[in-house]
Amino acid sequence: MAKSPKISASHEPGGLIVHISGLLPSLSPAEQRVARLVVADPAAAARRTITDLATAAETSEATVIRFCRSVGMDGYPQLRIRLAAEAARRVEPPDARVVGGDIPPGADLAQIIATIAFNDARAVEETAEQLDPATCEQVVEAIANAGRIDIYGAGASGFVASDFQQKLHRIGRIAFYFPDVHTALTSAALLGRGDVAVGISHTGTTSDVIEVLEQARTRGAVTVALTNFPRSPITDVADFVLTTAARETTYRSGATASRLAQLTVVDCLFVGVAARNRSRARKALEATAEAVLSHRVGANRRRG
Amino acid sequence: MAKSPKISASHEPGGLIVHISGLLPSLSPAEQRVARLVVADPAAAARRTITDLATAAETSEATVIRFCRSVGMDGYPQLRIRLAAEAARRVEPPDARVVGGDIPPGADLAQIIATIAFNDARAVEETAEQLDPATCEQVVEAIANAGRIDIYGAGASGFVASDFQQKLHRIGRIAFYFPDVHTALTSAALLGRGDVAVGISHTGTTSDVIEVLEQARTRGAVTVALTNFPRSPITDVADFVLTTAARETTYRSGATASRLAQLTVVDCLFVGVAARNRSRARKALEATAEAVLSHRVGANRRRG
DNA sequence: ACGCCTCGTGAAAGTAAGTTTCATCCGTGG
DNA sequence: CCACGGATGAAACTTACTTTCACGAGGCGT
Repeated sequence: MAKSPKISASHEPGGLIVHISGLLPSLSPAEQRVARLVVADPAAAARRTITDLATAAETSEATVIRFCRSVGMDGYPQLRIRLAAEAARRVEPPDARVVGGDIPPGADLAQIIATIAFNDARAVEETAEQLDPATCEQVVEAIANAGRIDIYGAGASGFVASDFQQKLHRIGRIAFYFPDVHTALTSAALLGRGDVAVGISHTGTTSDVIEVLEQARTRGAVTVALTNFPRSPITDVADFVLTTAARETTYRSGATASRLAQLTVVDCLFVGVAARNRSRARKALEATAEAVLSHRVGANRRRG
Repeated sequence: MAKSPKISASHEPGGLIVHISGLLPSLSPAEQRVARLVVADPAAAARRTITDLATAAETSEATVIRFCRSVGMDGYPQLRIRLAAEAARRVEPPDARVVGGDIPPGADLAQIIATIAFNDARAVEETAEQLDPATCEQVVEAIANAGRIDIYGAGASGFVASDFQQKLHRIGRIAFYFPDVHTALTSAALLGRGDVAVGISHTGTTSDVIEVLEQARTRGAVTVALTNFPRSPITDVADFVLTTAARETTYRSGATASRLAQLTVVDCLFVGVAARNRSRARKALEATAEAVLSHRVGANRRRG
C-alpha cells in the first residue's frame, strides 16, 4: 500500500507550531535543527532571513527550504508570514510557568502544579484545534455502523483504549479491548468488512499495536490510528489518522499530556457516535448509571 | 529626499493599520493607492509579493518601497510580516462554543469538538488553580516516605488509580492498585503506620472505595482522597483531601473532564515525588523506557 | 565482503524578489 | 519661456530565495 495518500493529509489549520512539533521526529537531523529554532521562538524566526536562519541552524539554505516543504509550506516567505501570524496570535505571557519545558530542579510544588496544568491544558486545546472534523466524522460514521469495534493500545495508551471500549460499551456498541497482544491478534483475525479497528499509540511506533492493526486491515476492517506523530509507522496501516498535539517535552510530562489529549479525542468520537442516536444512547447510559447506584453512598452533605 | 521628518520610525504602537490610515493623507497619490489596498485587507497584502502589490495599486515597486519607508518600515518584507501579525491578532475569539453546557442536539462534529475540548481544558486549569500546594506537599511527603502505597478506585476512577500506580512503580516506589474490592480490602488490612492509601472517586460516594479507605485508616495508614466534591462522604475517611474541579455537566461529558482533572492531579503528585530524588527517578524512568524499546518499530518516516 | 542504491546534505548555479538609481514628466513660479 | 522640485516608473542592481547537482554515508541485496 506504499505511500498511502491518507485521508486527513493536508488539513493543518490551527497551530502551525503544533503541527511542526508533531512532525519533528519525521524530519531529517538538519531539518530538525531548523524546526527546533522555529518552535522555540516563532516570532524571532519570522524576522530572520533564510540565510540567517540557515546559519543559526548550522545548515544550508537548501535545507531550510526543504524544511518549509516538509511542513507543508510553499516556500520560505510563506513560512515567515505564517510564523509571524502565529506568534502574534498567542496572547499569553507565560511568565514563570515553564512552557513545554522540563521542571526546573529547585521548583516548589506550586510551580510544578502550574507548569503541568498549563501544558496539559494546552495539549487538550491544541489537539482540538488541529483535529480534522471531516476525518472525525468519517470515523464516527464507521464506528456507528460497525458490526464490532476492536480497540488496541499498549502500556499507557492501553488505558485510553480501555476507556474507549468502556464508553462505547455503555452506549450499546459492541466494542472490545485486549490487554494481551496474542488475544488481540486473534480477535483482529476475526474482523471483517464493516468492522472497525482502532489503534492507539502515542509514538506511533509500538510494533504490537501496528501489527494488530495491520492484521485487522487485511481482514477488511476499517482501521483508525490515534497518535501524536502524523508520519509515524502506524499511519501506514490506518485508513484514518487522528493526531493529538502534545508537544514533545520530556518523557515524563509528555506522557500525561498526551494521555489527556488522547482521552479528549476519544471523548469527541464517543459523543459523536452517541449523538447519532441520542435517545437510545441516553437510555443506555442511564441504565448503566443505575446499575452502579447501589454502590453509591448517600448524597453529598449540604453545608457543614 | 531630505524631506519630511516622518513619524519617527521604530516605535509606533499596536495598530499598524490605524497608523497607516492615520497618515494616509500625508502620502503621495501613488502611495495612497498602495495604502488603501493594505488597509482594506492586510492579510491579503501580506501574502502578495511586492511586484504583485505594485501592479494591483497601478504603480511601480519603487513606490511601494517608498510607502514602506513612509510608514516607518525598513522595507517590504518587514511590512509584510507586521501585516501578517496584525491580521492574525484581529481574529475573533472563540465563536459559539457552548461553555460548560450540554451539547445541543443539532450540533455538528466541529462544535462538539470545540465544546468538549473547551470544557476539558477548563477542568484541568481550574483544578490546578484550586489545588492547595500545602496539602499536596504533605501528600507528596507522605508518599515519598511511605513503606508502601495502596491506590483504590472503581470504574472510571480505576483507570486513574491504575495510572498512578504505574507511575509510582516506574520511579521505584512500592505501589499497588486492585481492581477487585475484596483484594483491596485484604490489602488495606495489611497496611500500617507509615503507609499511604489513596482513594479516588469522582463523586466521592463510591462505597467500595470509601470502605477500603476506612479500613486503611483504622490500620494507621495515611489516607488521601481525590474527589470532585469536597463535602462528599469519602472526605470523612481521609486525612488529606484533594479535589478536582470538573464542572458538573451531564454524566457523559463530566466523566471525561473529571478524569482529565484527576490525571492532572495525579501527575502533579507524581512529579512532586519524583522531584524529591531527581537522579534516581530519572534513572528508573530511563530504565523502564529502555525496556519497551524492542517493541518500537523504526523511526518516523521522512517526507511523504 | 562487495557494489549498488537511496537518502541527506551543502555548494553553486539560477531565478525571482526587493532596492536603488536615475531620467522623465509635470506643474509652479520667476 | 525657462529653471526648479517633487512625484513617478524603467531599469540597473543587490539581495533573497530556489533549484540543481554531486558527493558521501549508511543500508540492502547479491
